[in-house]
Amino acid sequence: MARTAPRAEGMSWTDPACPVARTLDLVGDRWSLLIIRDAMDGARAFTDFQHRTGIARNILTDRLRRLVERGILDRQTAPTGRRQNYVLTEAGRDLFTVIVAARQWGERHAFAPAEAHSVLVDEGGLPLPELRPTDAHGRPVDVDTTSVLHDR
Amino acid sequence: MARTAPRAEGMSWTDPACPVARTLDLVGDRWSLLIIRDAMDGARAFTDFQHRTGIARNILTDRLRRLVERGILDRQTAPTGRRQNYVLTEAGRDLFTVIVAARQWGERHAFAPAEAHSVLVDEGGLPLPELRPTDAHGRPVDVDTTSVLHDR
DNA sequence: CCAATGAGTAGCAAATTGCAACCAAAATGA
DNA sequence: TCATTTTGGTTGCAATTTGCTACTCATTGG
Repeated sequence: MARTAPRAEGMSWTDPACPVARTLDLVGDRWSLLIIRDAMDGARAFTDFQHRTGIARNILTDRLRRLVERGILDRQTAPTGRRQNYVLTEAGRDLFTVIVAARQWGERHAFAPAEAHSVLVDEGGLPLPELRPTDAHGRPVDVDTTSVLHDR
Repeated sequence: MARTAPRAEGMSWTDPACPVARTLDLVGDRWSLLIIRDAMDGARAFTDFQHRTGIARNILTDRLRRLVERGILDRQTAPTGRRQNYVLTEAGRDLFTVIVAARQWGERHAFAPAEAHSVLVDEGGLPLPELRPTDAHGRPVDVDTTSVLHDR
């Protein structure tokens, strides 16, 4: 499978050398990651996404089109007539880690101690342990034990 | 350190029970995560952020105020006069994992094979290994070996 | 003293979002 | 069979958000 830059014709990057900025240019708007979250949770049809997110339909049309254009969703017309299915591509499925990181941060910092929230569990029904960035030798790292090399 | 819900008065959640949605409500706009990225990379003053991101100054004023309000940045007036320093709170520093996940996805999917980009390295100068969600026993998981429990 | 810098505001234009109404093809159901 | 609902949109318009340019006003630095 040949890898191409997913940038659509005419699009320009906010900060071309930064992978964080490119990711945000691709999926960093208010709705895209919620659409992707729902796709990971089984949504396929236009109306699935509409009902789960509550997004306006013209905006949903536009976001689905853009996510297809950018290689994150694949649009499949069901053999029987007119129903469209939007399914995650490999790149889309790979956003799993980003969604998990966002979910875990939200659990830690966006809920009061007693508030209920949905939980992501493995096949045994147990919650996933927390993601933890490590260095090349497996030791935990954080903001002040890492740095960004701005050249190559 | 008492934990409070960071929601400012009058704000309402897109999807109150979903930690992903709450995280996006707090930092999911076009600029906030780039501001946080720059804070992690040493930016402190208003103009640091303005030059690194290229954001409009009135929007930057607004985003910094919101991030302070939401407990992600702390605003410190330097003892000497007018200079303000914006530094990450503990919750802000904890977004490191989210930024790393976004960065690594971008590296994998938003660059053509030959394109150069900045790199995040540990104290030894080696690139961080890829984050990998696992189940409760340390086995790798992905979209189809996990599920979201929508109750509690 | 005078210029430059830091941290904003204010006013307005352009772009993006959201709402409500409309539409046509296909599936459903009485 | 034939009306109704569902699906996947489009269109027009209003409200909101963004970005640009020009202004402040208080320090610093020389």
